[in-house]
Amino acid sequence: MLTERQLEVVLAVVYEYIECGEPAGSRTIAKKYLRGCSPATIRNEMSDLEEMGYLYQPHTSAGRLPTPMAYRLYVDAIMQRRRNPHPGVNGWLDDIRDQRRDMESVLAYASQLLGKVTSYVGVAAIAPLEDVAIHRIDFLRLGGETVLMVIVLNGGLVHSRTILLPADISQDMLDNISRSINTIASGNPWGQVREVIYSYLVQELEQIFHSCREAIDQMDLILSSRKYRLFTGGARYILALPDFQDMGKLKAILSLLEEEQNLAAIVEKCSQKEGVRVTIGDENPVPGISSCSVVTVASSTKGQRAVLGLIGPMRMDYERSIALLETMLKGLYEDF
Amino acid sequence: MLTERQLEVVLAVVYEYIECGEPAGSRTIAKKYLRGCSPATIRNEMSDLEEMGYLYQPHTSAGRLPTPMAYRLYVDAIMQRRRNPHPGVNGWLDDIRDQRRDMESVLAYASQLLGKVTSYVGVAAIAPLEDVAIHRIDFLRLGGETVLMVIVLNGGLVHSRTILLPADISQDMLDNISRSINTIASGNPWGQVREVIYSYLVQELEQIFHSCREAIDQMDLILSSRKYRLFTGGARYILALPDFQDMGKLKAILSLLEEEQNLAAIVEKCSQKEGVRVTIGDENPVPGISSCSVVTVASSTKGQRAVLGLIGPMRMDYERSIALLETMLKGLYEDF
DNA sequence: ATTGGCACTCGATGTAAAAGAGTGCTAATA
DNA sequence: TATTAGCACTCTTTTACATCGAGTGCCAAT
Repeated sequence: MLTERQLEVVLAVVYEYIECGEPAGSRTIAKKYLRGCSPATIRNEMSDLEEMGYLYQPHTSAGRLPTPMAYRLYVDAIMQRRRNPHPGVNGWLDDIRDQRRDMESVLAYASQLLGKVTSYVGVAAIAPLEDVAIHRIDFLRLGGETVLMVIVLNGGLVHSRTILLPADISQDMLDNISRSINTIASGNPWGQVREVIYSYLVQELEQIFHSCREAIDQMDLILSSRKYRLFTGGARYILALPDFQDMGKLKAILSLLEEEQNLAAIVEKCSQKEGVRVTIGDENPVPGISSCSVVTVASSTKGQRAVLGLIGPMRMDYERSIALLETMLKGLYEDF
Repeated sequence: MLTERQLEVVLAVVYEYIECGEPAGSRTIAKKYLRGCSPATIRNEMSDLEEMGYLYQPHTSAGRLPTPMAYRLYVDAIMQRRRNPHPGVNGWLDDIRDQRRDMESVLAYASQLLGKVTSYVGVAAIAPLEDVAIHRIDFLRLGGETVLMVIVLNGGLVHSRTILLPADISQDMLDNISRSINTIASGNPWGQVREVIYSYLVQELEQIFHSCREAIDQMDLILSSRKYRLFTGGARYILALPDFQDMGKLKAILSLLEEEQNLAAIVEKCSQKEGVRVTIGDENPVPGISSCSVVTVASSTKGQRAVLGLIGPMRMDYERSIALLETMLKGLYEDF
């Protein structure tokens, strides 16, 4: 399809644009990347490549910009090469280790770090695997009918949620219930103990069965939905990028970050297979970021699935981003 | 100090600017607020008020803008008046009730809601009171030397953090330890049981005392520091405000939101006394938001201190913001 | 097939004029 | 003495127009 030289020109334009942020002219490409050719030759190639959909001009008298197709070509080329680990990551991991916080803080910090060092938006996410074992379930009366249910999973994820239970169930009774439930559940995945717990509750607490129904529902919600816990960081840094000077784009990306469900959709999709995944522009169905790219890396182990990602402009530095994410995820897994 | 009419003019300029967002001219003020006077009279008053530091002109041929002094006058006037509850809040509270999530989700949602309905940035925060009782403490081996410590407080706040404990302490031993600790701690504030737990650990686990030291330190950190858990929401909406078209300002405010410590400083300060607090521009020592105002409302009960707030431009709608926050905090407290 | 040359296009930059909003000042007025 | 009408003045904003320059497209020569 593409001749050798055409490929070279496309990749050169992508590379040049990623580096400088300005449309690449024929003269520049000839001088910096294809020394053997004259600008005129490059112009002819470019003209053909434009017709083929790899390049376009923002206006008649400007250089060429890569289309999403060109970025795709470029990224595929990178993905085939061997990649070096990103330098500096080890130092940052030491920082994280030193603080030794809970998992959530670690991920929040990691996402901030990702954002800071790349100037893109950092994303971190974690969810329990379907068969993760329960460590314990605990109930705490908050007052009136509300009771806080705290579920600790074996991987270290902690979920809490309020449920309604009749006000006449005392904290002592709650403690008894949780003791019985833990005897059944502790160390086992939810799928295996769900029915046993259910029938225990029906039998022990038949008079208030209706209320327990809700408790079970909430457990199902937490333990079966496998929803990701999401963290983003470094949104402030993208303000400095020329690609986000436009308020419309900014608004779109900030909206994405604040609306969990869209972000969750991105993470969800990438976690379906291990390793790196790059989505360019419209390849990502989530609305509002059609001019952005998303690089993610996913991995599952120890009862949980983790995802790290970067959301940046389409002309983001894919090579560096991919290396950074791979090195970082690997490092985090060595600790946790 | 100020004559009756001067006060009227100042308040009119503030009101007009808050409503329209443009410098207020003498003609406008005369026509809309002081029908009895001619523009020329207003001009004279304005000139005096400028000298006194209440108004200023962005340039010679423009109308007058309020200085922070003028805003202060305006806010003080509002605070003396009786305020009506903000309409619509009840519906939103029903939404929150319906979802019946954990406290964190409620606050996250509340902050988003605050941001959405005002177009400013919503803030929500909660921290345990010093003497809040412990509900239980639990330990979970994550692998290697890392152990997750989960602390549930009586108000419903859940803290988790990883600590290092020798790899040869099994999960069973951890369960025993936590059982003993809970016997001592459950239902009591940390201050009362700290020494008992400490000596228990020294005595029971003398051979690995050094490691327990760290566990105690981390408990101290969580239970004594009384750090706020912070939530912000609605940052995307401020992009539409004319006051935040400037990238510098935007960056400052986004930085504030992502850097917990500065935000914590704001919340900390306002929580020192109950009720509404308004800080205008430089009155807030936190760097970067000298052109913003912060309205907060604080309240303590049931073992925890809660704060709701709004961060907006200096010309924010103080009256509405205050009413909204007061109504919302009151509503949240009825539920939790 | 490649290249040098050249006219052409179109955004970016700069300057000048005109428009518009609001003031400050002066003199008249109640 | 406080207020007001009138008017010149100031400064921003908008519009128009000329200029500049980067880069292309195309043609003819190699």
